Amino acid sequence: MADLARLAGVSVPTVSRALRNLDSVLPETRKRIQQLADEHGFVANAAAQALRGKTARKIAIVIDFTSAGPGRASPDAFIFELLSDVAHALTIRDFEIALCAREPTLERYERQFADIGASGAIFLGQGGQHLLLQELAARFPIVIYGAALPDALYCTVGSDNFAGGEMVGHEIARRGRSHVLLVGDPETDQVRLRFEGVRAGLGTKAQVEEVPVRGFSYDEAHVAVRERLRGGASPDAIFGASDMLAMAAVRAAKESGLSVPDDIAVIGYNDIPQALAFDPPLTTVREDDHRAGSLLVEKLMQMRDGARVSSVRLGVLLMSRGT
Amino acid sequence: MADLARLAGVSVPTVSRALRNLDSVLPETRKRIQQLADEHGFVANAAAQALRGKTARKIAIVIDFTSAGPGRASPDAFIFELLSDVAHALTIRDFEIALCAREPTLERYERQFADIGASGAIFLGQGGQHLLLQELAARFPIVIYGAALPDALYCTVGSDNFAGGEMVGHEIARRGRSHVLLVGDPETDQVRLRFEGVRAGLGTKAQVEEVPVRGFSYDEAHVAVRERLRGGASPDAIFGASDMLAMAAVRAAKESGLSVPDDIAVIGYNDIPQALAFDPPLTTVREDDHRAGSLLVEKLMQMRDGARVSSVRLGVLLMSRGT
DNA sequence: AAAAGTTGTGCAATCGTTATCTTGTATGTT
DNA sequence: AACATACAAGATAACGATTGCACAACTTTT
Repeated sequence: MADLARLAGVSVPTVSRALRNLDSVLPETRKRIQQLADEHGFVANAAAQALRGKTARKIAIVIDFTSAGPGRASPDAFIFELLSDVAHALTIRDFEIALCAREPTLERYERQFADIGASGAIFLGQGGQHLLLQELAARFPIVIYGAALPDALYCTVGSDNFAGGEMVGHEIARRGRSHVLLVGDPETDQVRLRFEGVRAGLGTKAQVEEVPVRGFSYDEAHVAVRERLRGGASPDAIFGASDMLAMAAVRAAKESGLSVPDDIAVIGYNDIPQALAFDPPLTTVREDDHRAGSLLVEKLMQMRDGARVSSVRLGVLLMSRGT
Repeated sequence: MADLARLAGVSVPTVSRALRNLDSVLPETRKRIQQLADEHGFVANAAAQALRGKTARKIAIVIDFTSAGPGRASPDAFIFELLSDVAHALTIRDFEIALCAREPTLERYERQFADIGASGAIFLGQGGQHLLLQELAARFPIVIYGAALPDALYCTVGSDNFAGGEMVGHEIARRGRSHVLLVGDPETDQVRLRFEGVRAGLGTKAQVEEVPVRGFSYDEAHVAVRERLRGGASPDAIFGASDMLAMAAVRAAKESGLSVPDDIAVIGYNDIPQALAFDPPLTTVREDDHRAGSLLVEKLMQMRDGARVSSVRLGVLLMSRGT
């Protein structure tokens, strides 16, 4: 930048101001400097800018990769649908995207965001860090895709998990089924709400059993459901907290000689593209990920501008298909 | 870092040296400082390190989101598997990750990488930019997941697409089928190689038809294959250039009253998790995405260190399953 | 016992950019 | 003509870490 300043016959700060289009520089000088910068392919050093504390057009996206590693499961497929939508919404707004992993403490998050110079963060899933996020939200602009917890101080965007669960419960009841397996990680806030919804939708007569699975692991769900079916349980319906879990349940049911949906109904959640490709097409609860993605970004933008924003619960739709 | 120095009763430079494990610090002091840093969740400011040391620990990951938008298709599911692996490999090496969209020109890429201060880039797919990448590689450290093109000057990691295709060809021939539909985007380098492999594996007697589809769109493939089947073509095997395309083909075949695999065999590529969940389980070519992910990162690290690196073609495996 | 080597630590300068303060000049007011 | 006001641009001091060099405290050698 010093070279550029010499070339333009001005001081370094002036070049800095000119490149950032501040109106404290004579328009004609500004233009001259910008043109010079273009010619010489000059780009301001990002590290220095970050160090100096420039309010960057950069957003951190936090995904839980902790389960990742050799022989591990990737995050649930739906997260990637969402990532793709959020990334698109940020890109067209000319924001940089920093992909971050889940951190264990408040300090680590703060430090990391400061480090990379992000001016906001989008969490794709609470990852069971509700309390931590409560505190973080007070100090840094964040929006979270996930469950709308009643005491949340942070802004969430997500489907109405309880209502979605309720629809599933009604559907199962409507089909005259009454012995239900709930497959998923009960420690995940969204999943817990969905389960509660299903119970509420079913009413009190139904018999409900949970099949706990860590995270959204297809393999684990597959094994767990198979064991449960072999273990004498004879449910006539299964709810998978995500489509992948539901697919695992279908597989386990078929291996146990059950026919889907005649002997046993299976319903998933999210309506990922593969749900329709499944055979028979998976009955599932559709979430509008496109809308969720752009809303997450929109909310964060408002927050950056200092506005107070409220959480959004998006409507859901039961797609009754083949299972 | 100043706080830490005060806490440890040493100077700032000593803390810096201790955290980087330099042996110029008394091992016992070093340990004490590291422990203190851990307790307080201290992480050195990356921007400052980059500024002083000129070695930014930041890598750009380029994904083609251009097709993204309302009512659009996301990138192929396999790309996300890969992203997850690459992100994991970078995170454990303590690198920052910047997610970037595909750009149309060389200058735009250079500008963007300089802008965000990345010290290398990983492309998840060539995206048909072979020539552009040739030039870019000469000026900036990049590795590419994709096809190993014979004249490539850049470093690629990917499956042996031709060999994978050949296996598919052999399998189809082994099953006594001879009229094959090739579904996929022939302008994608990897897909082109797979198609060539299939033709080679089939031999000259077989009748082969291409069903061109832009990108990896499930819907487009579904419609295209259905139209083709209705249009009088009566193939007895279909190769989908990705698992999602194969699933679309299965759907189309069933809708046309064909039974899979008796009337028509369907084979995919990638072995995404959903392939096994599919019913019947999808016959497909397995790529080792975990290994590809860590190799991509490894190669880039070597390149950053100034080493010359060669491309890698990973072996593939035909998973003959239900289709 | 003095000189020479080792070793661990502190000091000060540095990376490139930007916020703040200051200076100088042109413009407008009385 | 004298003074206040606006405005553009320069000077300076951070931001948080790293690095060469100097220095002190010990060991070892002669």
